[in-house]
Amino acid sequence: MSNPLRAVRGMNDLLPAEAPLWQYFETLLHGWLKAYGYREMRTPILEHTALFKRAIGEVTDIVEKEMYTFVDELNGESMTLRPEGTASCVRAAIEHTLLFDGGKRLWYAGPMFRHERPQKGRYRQFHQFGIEALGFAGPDLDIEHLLMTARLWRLLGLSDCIHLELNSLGGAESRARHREKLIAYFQAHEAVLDEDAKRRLHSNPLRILDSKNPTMQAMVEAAPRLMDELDEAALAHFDAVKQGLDDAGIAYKINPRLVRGLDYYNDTVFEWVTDRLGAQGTVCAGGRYDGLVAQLGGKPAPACGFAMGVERLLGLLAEVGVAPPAAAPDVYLVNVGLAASRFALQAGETLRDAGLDVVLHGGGGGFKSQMKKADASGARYAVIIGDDEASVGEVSVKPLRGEGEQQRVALVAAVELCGAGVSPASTDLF
RNA sequence: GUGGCGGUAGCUCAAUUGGUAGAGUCCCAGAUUGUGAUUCUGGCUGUUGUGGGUUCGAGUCCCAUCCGUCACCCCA
Repeated sequence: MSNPLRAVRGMNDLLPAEAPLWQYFETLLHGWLKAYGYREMRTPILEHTALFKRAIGEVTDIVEKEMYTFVDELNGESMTLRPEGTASCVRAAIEHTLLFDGGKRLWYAGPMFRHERPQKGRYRQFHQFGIEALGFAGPDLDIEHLLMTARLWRLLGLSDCIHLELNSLGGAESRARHREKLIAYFQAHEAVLDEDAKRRLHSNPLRILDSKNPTMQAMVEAAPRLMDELDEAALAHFDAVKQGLDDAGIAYKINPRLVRGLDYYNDTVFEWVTDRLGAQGTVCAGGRYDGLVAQLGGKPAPACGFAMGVERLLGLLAEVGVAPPAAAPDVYLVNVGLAASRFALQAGETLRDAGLDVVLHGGGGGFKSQMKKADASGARYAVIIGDDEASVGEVSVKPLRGEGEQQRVALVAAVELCGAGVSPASTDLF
């Protein structure tokens, strides 16, 4: 690997061997979204830097040190490769006045970019899939999102290795009140604080609650709780969400220390977490962000949504042993000789007209080597054409899997022999 | 951004105290010159991640750098 022309660090090529798993996932996803009435939104990968600063928050790690930001030298504008999808989605909804006639259920998927140190389940270009329900106020959409994600885990066979953590952040006033109490509390226990905690004391005191440092555990446990600051409306909203989960029989754990990293959340926040992926165990996360639309210049509209890390989710699928079979053609077209090669091109088209998946052998070679390729391709049949067959418009059909003798027949008859009309196995992955 | 471990053939891995770089697999060809998992025979592939240094001599020791990996931080 001395070639200097390599992929950028933390950005991966998706090779043919892995593509079937992605395709399986995407196909399943589309059906699932349709079942809930969500519609796709595609936005540019590049946005004005100001969008993310405004939406995510100036003092977050993402904005401070993880964004791919550069100046477009042609016009001097500051551009940023999107680090997440919500900001763009909301921006587009406002820009195209999508909310003028009520709430909208939207979804998006695609690559996101964050300049972090690569690690399992964390890459500099990674893929997120997410949904945003814009313009819906009540707790019913929060619940819908939790029900639909729970269904997705069921569809994927992952229910046993993912669990739900839930919290409520309340409104801006209660968060501000809690923040003051928290800072005062931590200052009173400054002797116990580690370096990280001291650094975060004023920038992001909520994060201190998340510390994994064992020497701080007791002190953190006794810290003022956000839950105690929630006002009546926030409590009612939270109760309704919990009630919805109970009604649906979905288990959850209240995690008072669950804090989302982006500034725009309020009330409901949640994470679906697995312990099978090492340190990056959050597979799906989201919550409510009632202030964001107005914050980005739209007419105020409540909203909630979530995003999932596709690499993490697929990593989990691989971990539990889900592996779609590699796609195999119905027919491998062996052809030896000049006349045979010409006839084979036509024969391939005829077979495909009948709905068969056909791989044409290319690049010449003898019967033996071509038969080896036919076997390796996984095809059910080898359709063999030598100059003998080509001269009379016939082909030899040889079953490669299971029983059956090789038969030499007219091309039209080969269509039947190769099982056209029977639903081809290769169109459904499972 | 910080720290631990690692980098030898396309892939999985060997190589005593520094002494000429190997095996399996894969691929290619042949074993009745028109026929596939098997078996047998033969063959191909490497600037040992990169660049310096020590040495008569470095895959092996030292430094730097890149990449990977795990964790921290953070997050999907």
